[in-house]
Amino acid sequence: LATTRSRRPRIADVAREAGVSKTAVSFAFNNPDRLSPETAERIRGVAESLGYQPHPVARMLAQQRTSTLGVLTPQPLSVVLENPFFSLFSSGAALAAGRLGYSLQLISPFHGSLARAVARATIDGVIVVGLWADHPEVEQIHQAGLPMVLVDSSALPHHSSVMVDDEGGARVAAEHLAGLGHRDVLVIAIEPPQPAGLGDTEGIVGQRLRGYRAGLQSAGVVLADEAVIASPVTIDGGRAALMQAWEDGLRPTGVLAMGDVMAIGALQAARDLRIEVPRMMSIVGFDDIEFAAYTDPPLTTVHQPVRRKGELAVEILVAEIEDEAPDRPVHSCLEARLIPRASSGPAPSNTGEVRGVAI
Amino acid sequence: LATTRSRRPRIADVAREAGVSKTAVSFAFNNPDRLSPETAERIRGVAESLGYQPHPVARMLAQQRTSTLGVLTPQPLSVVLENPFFSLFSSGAALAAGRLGYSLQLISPFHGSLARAVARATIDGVIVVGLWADHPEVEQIHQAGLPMVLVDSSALPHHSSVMVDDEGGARVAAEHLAGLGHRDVLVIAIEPPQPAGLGDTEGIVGQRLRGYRAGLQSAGVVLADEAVIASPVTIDGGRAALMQAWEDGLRPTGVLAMGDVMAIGALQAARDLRIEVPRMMSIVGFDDIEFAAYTDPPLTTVHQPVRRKGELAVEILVAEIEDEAPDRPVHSCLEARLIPRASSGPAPSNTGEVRGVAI
DNA sequence: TTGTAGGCGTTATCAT
DNA sequence: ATGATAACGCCTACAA
Repeated sequence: LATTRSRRPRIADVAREAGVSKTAVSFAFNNPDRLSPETAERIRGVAESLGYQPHPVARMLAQQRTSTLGVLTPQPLSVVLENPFFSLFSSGAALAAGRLGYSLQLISPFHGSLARAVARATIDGVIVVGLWADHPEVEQIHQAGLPMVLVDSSALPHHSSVMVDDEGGARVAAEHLAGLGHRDVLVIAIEPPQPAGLGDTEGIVGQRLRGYRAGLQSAGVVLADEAVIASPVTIDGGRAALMQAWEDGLRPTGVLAMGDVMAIGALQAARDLRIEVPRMMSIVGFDDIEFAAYTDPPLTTVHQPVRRKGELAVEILVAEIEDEAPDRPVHSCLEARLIPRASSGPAPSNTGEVRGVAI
Repeated sequence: LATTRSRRPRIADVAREAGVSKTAVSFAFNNPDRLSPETAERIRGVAESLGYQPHPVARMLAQQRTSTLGVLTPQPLSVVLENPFFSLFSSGAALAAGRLGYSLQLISPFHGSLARAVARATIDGVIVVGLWADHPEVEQIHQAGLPMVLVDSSALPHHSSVMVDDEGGARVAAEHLAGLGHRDVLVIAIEPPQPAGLGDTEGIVGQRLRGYRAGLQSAGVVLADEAVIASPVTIDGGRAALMQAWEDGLRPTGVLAMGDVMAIGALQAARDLRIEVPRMMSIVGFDDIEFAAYTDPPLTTVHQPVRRKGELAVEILVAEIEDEAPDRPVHSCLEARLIPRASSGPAPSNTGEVRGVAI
């Protein structure tokens, strides 16, 4: 017994059934004021009884807008979704988007191409996050006539952008360690997705590195090149980085990680190496993700308003979409600040240090 | 000096410029075999020089498909995106979707309505996750003719579903505690989003509760109703739950939390209450999110293949979309297993217990 | 207040 | 191998 699978009702079906024109049906949904109340009500009743819903694609085509915003990342969604930073950012973006009547579409490279992925997407504008230096494809996107906002990148100055004072935040973190007497400091940097951006001075890595250097320098400490290790933004990456440094003979008393997940990995490595934190080693993260407050010990880190970044990016983008006049780009920069918790403390004095029983 | 903002080139522009018909241009992109190689190449050249890209919305309308899958959650995106469980699930879904040539659209209630949100979305099918009991709106969605797969809910048996053996996993967790001698056990359950589903026997809460009960009962332990506390799926929720129980005079030696984030909150509450884990209290989570291995102490929990769930849901959905024959629904159930870590241990013996100095 | 007709940009059918 | 033409389903001046 096969169920009769009738095709989706169209606007014409409703019009016929209700004895009105297609226009009237359209008005009943989009412009009820232009119909007599009872007519509008009757039409909606017929529509409901037929199970009619305006076809969203046809609607987009006719209105020339999708009411959807794209969030573009250069890494695969399967990677990016497990990054708490990105989740938090998207959460903020979703909040603002919903408030403004837009939905969100997460976009990642399609068959390796950002441009192709964007071309397939039905969006009115795009937020680019986590971009490294000036990805050549991004220009291409803009030439497709899509409004665009950059997050954490000022590489393309003629586009609006939302930044955080990464350099200032990093400097405060470094000053914190230096002020506690640390002289041997290891930096766990973020590894670029595509092997570029080492001399990158615009991206967040370059900025944070500058901040770290400046903060340490203020106490006369110079950061050696071999004390900077790049790591993927994962717990295991952070752990491997500290492990590797230790095996290489480095003996830092302070660790500056460019992300909390890597700092958590470093915490784990310290535990494995039987290095007590913060007594023997201080570890400072970046971002202040939710879990940072619940590690052992709770993580000292640099807070940045990630959620707010998401909201702001959406607000700017929507303004550019809806404003007839394409104003000059907006560049906004939010503050970062140190959150001192328990993973950082005074540097161990290498004079009077007593180490367990062995001495 | 206003830049001339020329409108997006259309297929007709390319056709005119190349001196061919629109059909030929379309073939050059979608069906190159039906054109002479040189013609195809020439057309593509003209298209590129004009900056032409097929309009995705028009394309969807003509092809009657969007190559996009929806992931529907009853909670706002801003909430759901901060849930590591959901991130992990989506990550798996994104992986499978990309592999099969689909993109993903995250969908949450629009102005409070799931049905409205789905009606706005340009998708070929939908995965419903985190549903409580049988949400009335879901039936409505299906009546719109959209293929649908349910995750963690068997409430609608005529739709395909992906489940995990929640009852079995919960039972093993409870047996684990009971086997360690725990007799006073607190359960931190998941609070339903809409205040329903208390007697819900199909949802994951009902199933896990059944499993907990069965596992305890096997050791002769009965779970009292007041030892079950509902909590939102957040760290703070879990902490508040244990705090509240303590203030109410409950003195459990074992805690079974229905999610790792709540277990992490409980861990935090225990620390605040100066309860040593696992010496004085054992805590067992559920899900096995990434951070569970990095808490202090590392969390004993029930692992479920969340990522695999996402992949499987997509695979089933795509099969239903692309199969002409609407087969009978597929119900698949994955295994859950206990991961013993350091947050659980023998119950404190209330006879020989020595408590710090105070005794 | 309601209806008519044209347009949105593409793909698909069918003829040549 | 290529081209004319009709869907696809809706919105919206403009006319009545």
